[in-house]
Amino acid sequence: MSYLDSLNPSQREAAESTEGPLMIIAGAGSGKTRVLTYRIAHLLEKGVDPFHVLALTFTNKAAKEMQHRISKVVGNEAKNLWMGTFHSVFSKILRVEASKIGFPSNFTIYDTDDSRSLIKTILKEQGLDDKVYKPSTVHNRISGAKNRLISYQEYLNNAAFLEDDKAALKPHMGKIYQWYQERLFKAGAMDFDDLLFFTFKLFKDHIDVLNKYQHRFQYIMVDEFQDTNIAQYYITRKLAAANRNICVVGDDAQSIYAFRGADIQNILNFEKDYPELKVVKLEQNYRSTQTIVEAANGVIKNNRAQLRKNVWTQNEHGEKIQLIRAASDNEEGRLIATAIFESKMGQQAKNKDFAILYRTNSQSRAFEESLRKLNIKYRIIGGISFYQRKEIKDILAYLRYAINPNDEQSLRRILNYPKRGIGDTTENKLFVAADEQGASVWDILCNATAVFGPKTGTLLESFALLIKNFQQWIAHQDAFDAASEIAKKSGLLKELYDDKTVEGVARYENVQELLNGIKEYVDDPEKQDKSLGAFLQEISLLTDADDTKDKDEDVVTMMTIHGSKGLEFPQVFIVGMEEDLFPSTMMLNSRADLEEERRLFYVAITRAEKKLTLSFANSRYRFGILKNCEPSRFLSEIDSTFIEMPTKMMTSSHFEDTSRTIVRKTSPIKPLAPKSTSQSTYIPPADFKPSDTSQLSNGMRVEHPKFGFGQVKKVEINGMDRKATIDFELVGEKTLILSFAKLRIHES
DNA sequence: TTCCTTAAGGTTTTT
DNA sequence: CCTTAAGGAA
Repeated sequence: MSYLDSLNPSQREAAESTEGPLMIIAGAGSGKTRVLTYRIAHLLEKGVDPFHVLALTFTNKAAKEMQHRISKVVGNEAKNLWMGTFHSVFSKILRVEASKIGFPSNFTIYDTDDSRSLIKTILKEQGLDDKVYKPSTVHNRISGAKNRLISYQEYLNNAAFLEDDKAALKPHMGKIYQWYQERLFKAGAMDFDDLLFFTFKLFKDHIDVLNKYQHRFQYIMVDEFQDTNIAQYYITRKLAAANRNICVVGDDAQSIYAFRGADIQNILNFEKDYPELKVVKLEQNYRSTQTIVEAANGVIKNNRAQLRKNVWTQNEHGEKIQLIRAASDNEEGRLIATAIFESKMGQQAKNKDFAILYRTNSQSRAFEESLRKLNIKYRIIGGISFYQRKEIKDILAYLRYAINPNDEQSLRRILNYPKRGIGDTTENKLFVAADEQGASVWDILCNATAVFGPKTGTLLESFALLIKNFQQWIAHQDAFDAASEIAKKSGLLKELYDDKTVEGVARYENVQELLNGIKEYVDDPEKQDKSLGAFLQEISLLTDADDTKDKDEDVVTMMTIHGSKGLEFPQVFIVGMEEDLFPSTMMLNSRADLEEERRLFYVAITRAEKKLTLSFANSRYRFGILKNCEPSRFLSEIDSTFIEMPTKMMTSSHFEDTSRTIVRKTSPIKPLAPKSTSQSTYIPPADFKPSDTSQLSNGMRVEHPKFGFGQVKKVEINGMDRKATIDFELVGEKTLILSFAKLRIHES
């Protein structure tokens, strides 16, 4: 067992503790994947049947990667391990057991777009205002409920929820949840959250099914445990209940998906649920330089909620962190591209050594342009994924609908595309007729002349006939043959081919690429089931991060920080380090949100191996208009000893805007308000230092670096946070959360 | 029913 | 800035 010798003592302990509950707290870059890999390999060498091992990962790619690494150690046996994301593993189980919960086994999986548009149609039908019930908000609310395993029945019976909704002026929220759910059921469809919700329900209501899978999965491993939600945790807990061989791996400092329902509470509950729990901490970082590790530690220290952990490294100090200040977002792009160019020249670095990480996808544009100008190849991960493109969704809608003719969302997409003279009026009439007669829309379609008369009726029936043909092909041909035939006969291919604009050609090529993808799938000897249904199943849960093709290509990688989780690069650029962008405006409402944002920064920093560069711009286009920006508060959380000053003009505060330095006075005399840029109207003196605000009380005179002088009106305690209402001379009354408002007290 | 013009609104992160 | 929804004319 030579491979175990390559582990350090705590890694080795984690890998060898195979029986009973185990929690591995794995700091960034501490060799987590390695430990998991060896742990599974070790299990198999001990004689555990791979069929009895389940490993749940965050992305399909992570699963594939781990499987690959395990097979290097133990060989072919690794193929029989169950590895995948929660969603993909559970959807497989649900396909098999669908009839138990009343779903067809070929149920369709609705992605976020499908869910939103279903909500939209429901709102329209019910005459509810989609400005009040914004589909995205409604969807989030429903999703939040499902992630906490709350059914619509329970929702409607819960006074607190109903009160909340009433207070938010959305009293019908619970009803919409019900309608939405009923509609999904009728369409034979599940959304992402249902894959978890119904798996839990299946295990809860069918003890025999649960027993079967408990026996099947005798050893369970959960990666990225800090990002699991309640539903995911409860399901795994149920599965592990018989054998109690459950191992979770996570790092609370890297929890960045609370907005999606992830709950750090799971870590605490885990300790309660398994009193015999063994905890192993992996604290030695093998990835980054000391400078990077310590800078990251300094940042995360500002968070209150965290487990005790001491990440350290034996690596060299390495280069200091670079800071780049740009005048505009475009200049930021230029400076970063130039920095990459020069680094390539000077150090013979490769393109693939670099990553540019940003908070929002929309920031990628400036970098794309600049890199292209310098002839540096790049790849963008995320953004609009391939499968979300309109032309791809259109084709898939045909395929999906032929497989499941109850799928209303797909039907609406393709009924009149390409144009076949079936307009909105007819479409609505179709759904109303189905509702009145208690028949399915598909039944009405097949006998449309009876309802619509000969003219429109014939149009509809010929559409139904088209679909019936498709069903024949799907039943008798492999995925590729059926799909190409459908693309042709639906008229879609021609429609796109006839469009000779640049975008039109690109769309046509995208469809070709999809077909190539299907061909590849069919030709893959590993795939057992070559049917179109099997293919659709597989792709409906793919992620951008799962796009594996040419991953070794020598290109600069650009992506959001979220997308970068689990990856590492020799040189990392974290760009757009500005207030309201990172941390995002949306995350400033509570301490918890700000802490999540800070963890996101921590994740970003710890992606870097050798060199880290941070950048911000003084102005940036947002919604087409130029807006001024201030440097992010996170910059000041990095100890200045780790930072390389860009020029010697920068002194006390390393990220100061020099154009404003001119106005600055050393005395705390209130300066004249400069011409208003964004909301910043006050320039703090250079020696501004926040005071301890624990004794803050009414009537005190205080100074804020952004809002200027003011008088305290009210101090209140709100849960974990203390808040103060302050009447500022320049900007009026503001309520600030004291734990992160920087205030200087001037006794008066 | 379709096509064109105009208006409004939207950027957080994703399985 | 860009995309999508809505409203009006052919």
